[in-house]
Amino acid sequence: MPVHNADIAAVFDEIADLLEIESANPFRVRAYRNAARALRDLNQDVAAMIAQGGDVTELPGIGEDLGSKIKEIVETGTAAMLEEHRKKVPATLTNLLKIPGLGPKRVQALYHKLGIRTLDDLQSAAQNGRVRALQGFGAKTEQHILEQLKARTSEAKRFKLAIATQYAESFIAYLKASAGVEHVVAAGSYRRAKETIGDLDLLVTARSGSPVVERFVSYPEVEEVLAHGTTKASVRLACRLQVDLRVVPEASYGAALQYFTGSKEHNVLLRQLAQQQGLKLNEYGLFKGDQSVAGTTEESVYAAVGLPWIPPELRENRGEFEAARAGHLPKLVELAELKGDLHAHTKATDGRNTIKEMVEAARKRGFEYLAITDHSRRLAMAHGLDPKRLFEQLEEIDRLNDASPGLTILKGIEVDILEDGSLDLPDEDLGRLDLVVGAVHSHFRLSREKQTERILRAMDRPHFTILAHPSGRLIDEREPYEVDMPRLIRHARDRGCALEVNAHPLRLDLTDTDCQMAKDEGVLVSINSDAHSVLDFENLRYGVGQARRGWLEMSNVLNARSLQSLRPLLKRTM
DNA sequence: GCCGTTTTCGGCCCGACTGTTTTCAGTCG
Repeated sequence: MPVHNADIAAVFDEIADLLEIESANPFRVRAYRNAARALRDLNQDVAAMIAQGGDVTELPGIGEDLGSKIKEIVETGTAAMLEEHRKKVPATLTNLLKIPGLGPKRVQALYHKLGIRTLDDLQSAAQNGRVRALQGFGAKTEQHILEQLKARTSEAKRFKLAIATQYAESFIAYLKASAGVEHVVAAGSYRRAKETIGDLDLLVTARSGSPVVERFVSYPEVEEVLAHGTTKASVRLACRLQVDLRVVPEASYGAALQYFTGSKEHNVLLRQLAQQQGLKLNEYGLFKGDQSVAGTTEESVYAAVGLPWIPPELRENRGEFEAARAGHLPKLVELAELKGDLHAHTKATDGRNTIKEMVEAARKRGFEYLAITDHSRRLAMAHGLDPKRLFEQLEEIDRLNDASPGLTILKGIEVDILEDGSLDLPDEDLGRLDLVVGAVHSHFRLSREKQTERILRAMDRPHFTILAHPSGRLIDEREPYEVDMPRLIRHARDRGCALEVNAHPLRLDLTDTDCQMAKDEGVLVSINSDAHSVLDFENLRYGVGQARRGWLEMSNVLNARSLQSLRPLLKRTM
């Protein structure tokens, strides 16, 4: 059975959990957690790397010891060390760590003093009032544990960015209307444009914290107040989204914004940098002794440690510090730089609007071009186009192009990639189009090898232009299909194809690290709405967010090209 | 357990809130 990076990361995370419960050296624990994260972020299959004689200790945070453990896990699927620790401490205890409010120390006490091993054990002990009797616990803690256990069954999921945006924007508007506040801004993963967010971090600057906090906890949508101090509070909204508030003085705005934007990994490194220069960085500013040396703006904070300002989407400790130091930070692509959209549907298949209506909406956005790419016949459910209906559509596009100067309608199709890697329409029909967007809509569960081969074969077709939603995932609803993404990316490079970042908030594939790899390989990325109605062009902002997280610049984005420079890229000669 | 332009040993980010405490540990972000 192949061992993927995520499998190795899971072993390291479990070791870290068990070590924590055993009160091991916290820095040793961190080493395992850092390694787990590094592996999850890595765009290269470690098992393959080892098979080719690569040296895993060259990866950041992987030394001799962890390197040999990686090899062991690749070969055996587990690590002897994990099995040993599972004997020392019941493995089920790691589930207790997932209860908010329970950390290693408390889990340890629950286990040693009360013999609690599982969530069920914990529930009955709490119900019987045995938890409150423990040193360091009390009635409130016990009650809290019971509530958390109950909440677990209803499961607090992460929020997709587009959903969180709706709640965030109205909450921010509400806070902005309070007296005495200056800045109100959403920081955290929201500002970094992550595809999903666990909670919403709001930062407010004001002279006095208390009135803001009071107004915050009184927001009509608040269902539960989780914490409530003078400068900081947390609430859970009726929609189950947790919102954290911090209030700082205006003079600390930049330092606080930097701090609460994260990521945690980015901030750890930034503070180390500050420390190396004899400075101390916290959410109130950058200090030399008691003297504040920066903090009113984010730029001032970065500048004081000798760095240019780093865009929030890059703050993941995935190379942004090295790039900043070398003066190589990318100039990230912006929404306004998109010149058109290369994936949109109409009433002819499963869209809700006519070509004319779609074109009008695109024109209003200032687009230079719009590709109409309805489904092909295989997708019967969506009334996919057969050659006859496709040709009728092409004639209509010719008429509309003649009649409406200013925006060029490109002739395209979203053609199904069939199970054997052939396309749902013959090459000669596809050859009449300006571009061919290929996508998988069936047989999601092929083996990794077969799925990859299938898509590679499709890319080999002479008119194939863009691979749409390359992983097929629906966030939280459908796992990506098993596919060797690095291989797809290299093949796209060799064949001159582009890959899509599908801007639909549920899709957003390519992922950020996939984008980065495409860029490194010189593969162009198309940020497409996959619009099924005139409203869906709004989603492009999320696609751009994902592309920015993937370090993409204007030059890496196919549809940031003018029509004139786009045309030759759509037609392949191979 | 990792790492090194000050280090091969001795560091490894920092502050707020809660609940339990009589001065602070644990957890969280």
